[in-house]
Amino acid sequence: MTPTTTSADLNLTTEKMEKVAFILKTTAHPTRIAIVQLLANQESLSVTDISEKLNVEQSLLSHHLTGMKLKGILSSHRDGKNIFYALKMREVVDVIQCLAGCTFL
Amino acid sequence: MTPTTTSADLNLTTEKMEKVAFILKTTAHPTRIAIVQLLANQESLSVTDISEKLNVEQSLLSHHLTGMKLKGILSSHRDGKNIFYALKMREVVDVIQCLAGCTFL
DNA sequence: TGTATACATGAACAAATGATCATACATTTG
DNA sequence: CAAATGTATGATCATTTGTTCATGTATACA
Repeated sequence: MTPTTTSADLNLTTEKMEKVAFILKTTAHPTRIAIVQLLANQESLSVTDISEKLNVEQSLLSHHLTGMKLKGILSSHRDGKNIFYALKMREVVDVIQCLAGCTFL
Repeated sequence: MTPTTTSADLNLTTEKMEKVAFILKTTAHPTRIAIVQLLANQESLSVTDISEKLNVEQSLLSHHLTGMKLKGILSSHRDGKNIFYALKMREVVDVIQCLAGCTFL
């Protein structure tokens, strides 16, 4: 019998909890949530694209992006002068969706 | 046509993103994730119960608990000498489940 | 009423995070 | 190769978060 993920009864190891916390922490910021949203729909975007769409200054955005990449949430590749970021860990979209669905928020 | 939540195409307002970030931040800590796990299965537990199960010192745990209550994730009621905490925002369970399901974590 | 038990609270401090600024690096184009 | 464009990086500072310790408060019980 495979351990089906029905509803409750979640039993995580300490290590797993730390990893989950790590990802949550990396996602827990309005700008970073906005980044995930953009990349949930756009496949890949350059830093300038994102900077313009979100109205966030280049340097600050870069810090967010490189951090998210480092932590495994995003990936990136260069094309000419531009660097394009894409969503690597698509699960974070569901996480955000889930909370965004809360009526009381 | 109601705005069905199919898969992608999430469009959150700035305010909503801030609220989501707020909840994520409040959840993003190993001890707090462990608390949510316990209360996902137990309906309600006293501070001492939780303290013993998680092996976290009383004062520190209290800070976590009151914070989570303040932010709407938990609720509490007194029964005699004990104060029992319960999960109020059950959505956070799904959020944790979702990430915990990632094979690469 | 005094004492023990169960929790909360506030001060204090270290560590992590977020933002800004200046500057460095890479690529294209003239 | 020089200048322009696009992005990264490192220093610095303010703010937030996590932890500890000491102490306060509420309830029960002798």
